[in-house]
Amino acid sequence: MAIWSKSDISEIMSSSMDSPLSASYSSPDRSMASFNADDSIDSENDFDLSMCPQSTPRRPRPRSKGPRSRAQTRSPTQVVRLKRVRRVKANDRERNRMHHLNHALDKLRCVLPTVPEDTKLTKIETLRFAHNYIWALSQTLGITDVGAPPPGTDFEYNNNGGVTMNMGTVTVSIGPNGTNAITSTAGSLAQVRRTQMDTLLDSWERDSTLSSNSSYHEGPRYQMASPEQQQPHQHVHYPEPSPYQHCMMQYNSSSNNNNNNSYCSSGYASYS
DNA sequence: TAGGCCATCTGGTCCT
DNA sequence: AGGACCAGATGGCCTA
Repeated sequence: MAIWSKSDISEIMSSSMDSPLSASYSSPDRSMASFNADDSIDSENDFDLSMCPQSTPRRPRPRSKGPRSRAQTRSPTQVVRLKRVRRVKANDRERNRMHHLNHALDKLRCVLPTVPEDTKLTKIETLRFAHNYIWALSQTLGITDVGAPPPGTDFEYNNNGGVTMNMGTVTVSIGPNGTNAITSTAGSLAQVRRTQMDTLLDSWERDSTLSSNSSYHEGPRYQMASPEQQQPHQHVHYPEPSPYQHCMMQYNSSSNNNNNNSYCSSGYASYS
């Protein structure tokens, strides 16, 4: 399985934002300011959410009226104290709930083909990329009718049964035997993402040292084109072990060594 | 310094 | 009553 850099993934996602794959969150009556940025994307996205199973909206429930006997027997001080205790407990539960959600997101990151260290997909990137990745894999396997390719995507089956998608400046090839690759018109991409690429190069240098005798190593694993060197495509192939294996090794190791829910990706503190 | 991302707190709603 | 879920608000951190 290939290791895809965050910049490649960002490119893929940005070039497929208006695809049916980038199913965006939508709620019937929401007015969330924090999602405005995504709303602009959604407005360009005609993906039909009715195609997806959704939970039925909660309907208002008639409130029972009348005094509650126990509350009446408490003094105002006791009520305030009780409310405070409940709030603290609720905060604790909410914190825990979000930790579990983040833990699940981290496990999802683990199975996505990206660099496990130094780069970390954001939450929204993780969800969007997972969606697109599943779509691509499904196409590769031909196990399900996942609909048309993303608009603007040049999609075709390879001779070997894999799938190649041209999305913007990035071509994603997913082979049936695990030989994935990203081909990028790396000039603009590399320039925009130079900082991240430099970081990745450092990590690859370390990996090369550690796995220099790997049979999967096929020459230079990364080439970044200068503007004057820019070629139509810069091929990027990555060796095994896959990030999934790498991540799961970390995950299993931490799970065995500790009796807590350690995150398998770096960046945030673990919790118990 | 602005903007993005995140964790956390909070109050409301629904469910058991 | 209490827990789960949700979304808004807020402040911290990081990066361009």
